[in-house]
Amino acid sequence: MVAQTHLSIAPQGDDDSAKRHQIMDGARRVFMDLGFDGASMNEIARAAGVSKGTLYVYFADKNRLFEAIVERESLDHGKKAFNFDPALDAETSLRAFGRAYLEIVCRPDGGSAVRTVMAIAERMPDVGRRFYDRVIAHTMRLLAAYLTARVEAGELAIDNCELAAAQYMRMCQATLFEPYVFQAKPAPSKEQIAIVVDSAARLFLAGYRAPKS
Amino acid sequence: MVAQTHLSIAPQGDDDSAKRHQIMDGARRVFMDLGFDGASMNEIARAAGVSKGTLYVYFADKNRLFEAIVERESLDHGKKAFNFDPALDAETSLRAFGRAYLEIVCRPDGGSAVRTVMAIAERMPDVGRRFYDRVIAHTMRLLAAYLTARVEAGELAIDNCELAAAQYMRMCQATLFEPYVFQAKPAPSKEQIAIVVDSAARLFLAGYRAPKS
Amino acid sequence: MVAQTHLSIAPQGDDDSAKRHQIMDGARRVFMDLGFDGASMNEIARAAGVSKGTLYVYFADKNRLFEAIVERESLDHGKKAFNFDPALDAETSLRAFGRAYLEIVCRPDGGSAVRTVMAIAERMPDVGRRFYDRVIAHTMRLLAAYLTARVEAGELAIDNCELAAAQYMRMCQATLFEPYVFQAKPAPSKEQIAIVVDSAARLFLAGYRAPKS
Amino acid sequence: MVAQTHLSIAPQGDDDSAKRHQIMDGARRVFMDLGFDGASMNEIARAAGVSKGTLYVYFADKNRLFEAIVERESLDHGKKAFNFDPALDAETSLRAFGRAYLEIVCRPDGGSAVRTVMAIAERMPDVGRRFYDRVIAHTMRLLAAYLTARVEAGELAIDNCELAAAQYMRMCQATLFEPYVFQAKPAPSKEQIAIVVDSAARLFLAGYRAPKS
DNA sequence: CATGAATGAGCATTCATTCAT
DNA sequence: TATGAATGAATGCTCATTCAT
Repeated sequence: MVAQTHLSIAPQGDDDSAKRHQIMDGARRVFMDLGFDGASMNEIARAAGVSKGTLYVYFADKNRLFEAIVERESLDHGKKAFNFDPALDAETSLRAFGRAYLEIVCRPDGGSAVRTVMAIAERMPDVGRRFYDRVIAHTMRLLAAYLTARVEAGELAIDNCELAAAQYMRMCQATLFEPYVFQAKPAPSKEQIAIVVDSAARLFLAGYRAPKS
Repeated sequence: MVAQTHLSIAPQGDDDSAKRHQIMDGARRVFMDLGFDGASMNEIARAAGVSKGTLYVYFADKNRLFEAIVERESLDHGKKAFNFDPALDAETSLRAFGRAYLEIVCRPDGGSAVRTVMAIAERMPDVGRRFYDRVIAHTMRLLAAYLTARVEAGELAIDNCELAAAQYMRMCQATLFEPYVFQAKPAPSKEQIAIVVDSAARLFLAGYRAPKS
Repeated sequence: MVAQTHLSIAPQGDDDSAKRHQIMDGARRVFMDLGFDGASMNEIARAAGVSKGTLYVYFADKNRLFEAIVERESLDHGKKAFNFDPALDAETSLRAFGRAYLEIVCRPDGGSAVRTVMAIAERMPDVGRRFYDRVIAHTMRLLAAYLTARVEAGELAIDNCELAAAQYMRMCQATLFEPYVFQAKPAPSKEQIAIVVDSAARLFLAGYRAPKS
Repeated sequence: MVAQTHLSIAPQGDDDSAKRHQIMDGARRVFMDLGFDGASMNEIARAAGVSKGTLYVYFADKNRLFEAIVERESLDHGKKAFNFDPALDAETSLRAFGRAYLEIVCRPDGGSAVRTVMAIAERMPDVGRRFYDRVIAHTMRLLAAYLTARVEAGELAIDNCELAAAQYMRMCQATLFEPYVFQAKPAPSKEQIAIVVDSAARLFLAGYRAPKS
């Protein structure tokens, strides 16, 4: 029923097993919708279209399944290439980055991942830490690297590019992310995002643009 | 702090019953440490130093107990008066506010509340919404009001004070809150807070200070 | 232990205490409506208008309270004097008895008592046995005594008056009591009772009337 | 009665699963002995020789398990074919029916079913009503049909055969069923049953036998 | 004597996990 | 390997009973 693109029958331990992917896809939905505790292995099995027993063939227990999903999620996010075209000026690049970033973070499942991982961080600190590092800090480092390049190019004047990157990323979320994640408002529209990101870029550059020499 | 107008020993239904407080104090710890689902009523009873049955004398069920705690937490936060001394200049005031704000948000239990409520927001949207409104949006409105006053005083030039308030609050948390809440780093020291807040204030004013006339 | 025959304010152990009656009245309602297990001491206390603690001043535990109620109920039933006027003929007397009997047994609470006691009979055999003896067998003996008198008077010809009494009582309930007690039909009207009782009396006398000498 | 078209070993949802039967058999005992409220799922699991969890694989909850048992009990009773041989005279048939009927109703578990269902009838009216209809009324209709045939054959003279059937059935239980169900006397012996049934048949026919033409 | 807050054993129910097939 | 029936510990919650006031 499921297309089996490679020849081997995907035994346990093979991280690329189609079954393994299938399970993770189903489990992801359930975990993100219901949270770690709210998700039952029964529900996950149903969502994944496999039997409960099969879950335990591929994953030692619920924790490990969850960790694997967060891990994959993290890596997927990490692969997300933000396009910092050096040919464009900083303002244009920052706006493009801000829009792309916000759309990820506020897309129907983006908030859920943050919420779900944050919720479990106290009980599973490793999971929290790695998610932070691979998703949030990773993006921050990407932006920081771009800023550093712009500083070196003489376009920007920033002493702490990591901090500046974090400041920009956080400003982009102002008035949008928190109400969304606390269920006080629905996910923001593209227009709302544009307004907030533009304002963030303006404020950012007002402080960090290199003075005309 | 709460006026206690009658002398009687707080029977059931009295929101100021000492037992009720005792339960909420114990339950708060357990909920914040373990999350809503991770906290068992047994554990809560033990932490509160009462029997399981007593829990149900004061709270109809686990949800209601949780809601009561978040409610109280929200109100406590809401009462937090940030001191915007009009005699001081904006930079000093913003720095003082930023420090006070960060210390609340990153104090050992501050992050837990945010985390715990955020985690349950999907299943208990009312709880999430009210927490957002009473804690986060409330503080934002306080700061926005201050900014508006400074704009009217000609010290600042801001077209959207609510957005600016959110931008400032979010910048103050840059590099501090997220690693803390995801358990990637411990709660920041006063020194770390000072550095980040000062940078935020500088960037904020670089963009929003009224041009010298 | 000390005989407390007169004026005092009804301390514990005095079976005629007003409080005791008050409790029994409230408890009766709850027990009969909800059954032994369905009735909670809380509900009983509320229905009786006393505190839960007071219940235990007058009754050692729930079982004893229930037993006391069934006991009183039994005695009340037992006191019910069916009027066997010797001046009337057997048919008239039997019809009058049948109507009176059915109205007791099918009155809104009559069935409940039977049901409630029957339900608990396996777990509290003494209660069941005494209820049977004081209510059902007692009435049967009353009727049997009447029949014996009529036999001796030459009006009836019955060899086993106890059995005959039981036969008559049971026939009077035919098509009425069982649907009522199983909730298949509402309590019967006086008209329905009349029809069934008259039929029972006719059948009874067809078999047991003494042949004209 | 139910067509069993497949051979498989009765998975969940199959009403004829062996496990399902095993559970119902164990649960029946516990319910009948202890009543609905007195029976705990723990006890039922032990009596059925399965784990508590397994109970919930086959039955959604305690109510449904109970209902299933009463339903099965009802159908079993309903299947009981009383043999009304048209070749025999009415007296013989009535005696045979009476004996068979009494032995069902007073067999060690017969009274328990009546008692248990009656006890819950107030809280589960559907269960009570269906039990009445399928067990008591069903038998009554069977007997009534027989009586009608005898009336048409000119052997009996009865104007209301349903009532007559109920009268006969109830008379057969006189002095036997009530003491038994109230735990005042043990289940009657065959001899005791014979005496009471014969008396009932005599009385019944004295009133309802068609006059010799 | 009367109270009602407090208790904790007991309940029905769920669910992560195992294992015979 | 894949299954899903079976498990039993753990959960939220109730309630008969106690006892300090």
